[in-house]
Amino acid sequence: MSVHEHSHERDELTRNQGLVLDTLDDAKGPLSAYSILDRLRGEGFRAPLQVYRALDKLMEFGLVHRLESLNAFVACRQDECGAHGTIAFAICEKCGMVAEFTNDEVAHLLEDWARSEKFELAKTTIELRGLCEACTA
Amino acid sequence: MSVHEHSHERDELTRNQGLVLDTLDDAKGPLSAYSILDRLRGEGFRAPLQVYRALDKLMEFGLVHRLESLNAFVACRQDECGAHGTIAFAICEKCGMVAEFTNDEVAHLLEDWARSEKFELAKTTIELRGLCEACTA
DNA sequence: TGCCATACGTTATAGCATAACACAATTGAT
DNA sequence: ATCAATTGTGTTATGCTATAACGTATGGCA
Repeated sequence: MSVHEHSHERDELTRNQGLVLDTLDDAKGPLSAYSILDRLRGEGFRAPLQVYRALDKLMEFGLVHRLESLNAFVACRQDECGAHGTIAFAICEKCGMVAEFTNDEVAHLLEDWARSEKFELAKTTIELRGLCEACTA
Repeated sequence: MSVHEHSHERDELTRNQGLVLDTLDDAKGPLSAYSILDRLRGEGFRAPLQVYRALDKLMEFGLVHRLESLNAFVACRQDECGAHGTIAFAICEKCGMVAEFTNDEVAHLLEDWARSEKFELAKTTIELRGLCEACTA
């Protein structure tokens, strides 16, 4: 039983979207679009656009996130995917682990800044790079 | 008189580093490495690595920042460049304007999270995407 | 049934970044 | 002054990331 049964039901996804989401769900860490492509060649994928188009939709649904500092993608690991405006990531530069977390206080502070500057906020990216607990030892 | 007279003196930079920094200083907004390259062909630049190597050093000195969500670079506009651990950016998706700001409270909250998770924080990326005041009108 | 919106498949191309190698300039200790 | 180590440079080649532009297929719905 996957994490993604709730917000968008599995069967609302197209075949390509489902395959891409499964691939990300199965992966231990983030994947680049091209490595998703390679893992799906057996399913008939042949071109990057098949992956990118599915990813665009999955991100729109809030089921997948893009890690900007990595040019890679992860399946959302949170309950209530897509319910959160702002999600932060901690990325281990040694083992590739990605932790996903929310912090409403941070989100509000940034929203306050935006409001004070009359900046119409569409999306917030927060990415922490460093070493996870296991890798510092 | 440039913003960059203080932390690293201009003459501590190599010719290539100085040219790249000047280009970014003169630019209104962020530039990709390749557009920096094109602007410096007249100065003898011929290959991307000449730009990337200079950028790496300038980022190390804190004189230039990389915008992860744009794959582009900006000259630091703050006083005391490089003195700040965490800088946030607001990027207008219409006009390309970039505002650079710091918020110690946000930085501390993220540091607190890292500490509580025993995550050894090396670098924090915060990027706000949206529309600037001028472009919402 | 016919229309419209969305998804799909394919080819080609554009844009971003680094590997690997050779050479030059600088520093700095002996 | 010399040698060695480090840092910066120039160059070629290559790899990774992303999208444009075209046409076809599919599904919902008036």
